[in-house]
Amino acid sequence: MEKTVTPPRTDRKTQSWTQDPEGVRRSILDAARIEFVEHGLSGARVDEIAAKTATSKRMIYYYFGDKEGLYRAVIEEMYDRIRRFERGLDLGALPPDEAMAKLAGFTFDYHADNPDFVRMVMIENIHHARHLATSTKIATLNLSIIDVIREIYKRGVAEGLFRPGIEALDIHLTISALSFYNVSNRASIRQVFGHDMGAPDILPQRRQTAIDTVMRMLRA
Amino acid sequence: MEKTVTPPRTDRKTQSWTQDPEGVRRSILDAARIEFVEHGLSGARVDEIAAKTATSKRMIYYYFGDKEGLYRAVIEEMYDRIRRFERGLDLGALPPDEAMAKLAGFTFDYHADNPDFVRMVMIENIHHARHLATSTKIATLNLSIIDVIREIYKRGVAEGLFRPGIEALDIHLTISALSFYNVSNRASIRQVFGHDMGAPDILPQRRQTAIDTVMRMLRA
DNA sequence: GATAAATTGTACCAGATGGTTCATTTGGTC
DNA sequence: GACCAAATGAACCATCTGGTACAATTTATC
Repeated sequence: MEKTVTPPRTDRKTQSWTQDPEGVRRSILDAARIEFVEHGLSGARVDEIAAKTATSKRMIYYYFGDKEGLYRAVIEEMYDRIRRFERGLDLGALPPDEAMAKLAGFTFDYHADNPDFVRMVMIENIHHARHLATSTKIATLNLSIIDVIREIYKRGVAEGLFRPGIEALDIHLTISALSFYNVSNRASIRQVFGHDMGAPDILPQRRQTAIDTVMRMLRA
Repeated sequence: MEKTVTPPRTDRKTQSWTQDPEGVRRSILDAARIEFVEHGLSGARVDEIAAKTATSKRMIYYYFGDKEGLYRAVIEEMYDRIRRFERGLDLGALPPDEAMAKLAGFTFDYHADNPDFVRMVMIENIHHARHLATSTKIATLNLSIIDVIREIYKRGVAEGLFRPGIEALDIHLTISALSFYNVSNRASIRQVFGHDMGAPDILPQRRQTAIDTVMRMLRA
């Protein structure tokens, strides 16, 4: 096994580049998201991510430490994003039933429009949410959506529109489940039942069903 | 690189064993299920499966060809199992509303009691159900549950209990979503909201909510 | 323009991993 | 009990893969 003893490197090209830390970070994160979303944590290949990147593998380790650090960064960014989305909802001015229907619709759409997010959550659940647990960024946040729901629900009960005795978390889980499942299980549903829930002629109907189901769950 | 030229093996132990093809298959499948369920397809290690097995890695390749073949076998067995479960349901004698509530309850329980199945379906969806697609065993079957639902629903509509105009698939997807989500996303739900949906003091409530939600979706 | 810290390039590697080679044993059949 | 296909054992290997060593270049600061 002919040992190449520290090669000469005489002809090292003196090449030039401009620094761009933020750009490099972005480029890596984008490539990583694509790769992780497609292949999962263990299925993703660092070399593959590096290849998709504008820079090199070296930079991945420089900025993110290791594969899991990169994965965590991708997860954190995605949770940041949906948190901003949830915060951006402004439903306080609407009557409770309209507010809730709108929230359900928005949530459904967010999932349908962001299958990457859904897949990432699936992958993270396969790993027992181990990386969510160790992420300091995510720990303290993300309960706001429950507060939003609780407030709307309370108003609805007060106005006699909603029946009392339902937990806000239960409402959220129902909305999420109905929004998540079509996307997360799209492939197996298509395989088993022959229907593509993401198809433009089917999605709207499923959307309406989801909203109706939530509203019927709540109505007095 | 010192080539070890076919070592002597003089002292090869003449050891004895009894043949047990079915037992070996079973042992491998069981070990594989545990490993795949925990780590996914790419995360699972063949050596690890072999170690959990009563036999050797050699046998895995002998019986299942390669890692994916083994994975496919595990998937097929799990789908077989739920299919048998669905076939075993006998709801024809019950009034439509009771039948549907019972179906929803059974489905919820099956998911809650078989997180392995849920995880496997998640994993398969991460892989775009590629292995379901290439499995000849699964292709032709598994529509029966839709027929069961359609029949119950029709009776319900005829008796004026259910509102008309709902697709059987939509009913199934709603039941599935509400049964699947708590299990599939249990880890992230606990992480984000601090509630363990699998805990014995929470599960029954969620179960009832799921059933109620389905019934309210259907009622005229 | 000297200096140090931040950033990037190139080549490389040790260990893990899926899969195989070759030989042997077992059990049914005639 | 000879024969053969099915079943099993033990060691081995080529390749992939996450991660690093080492050094160079750039940029901010003074």
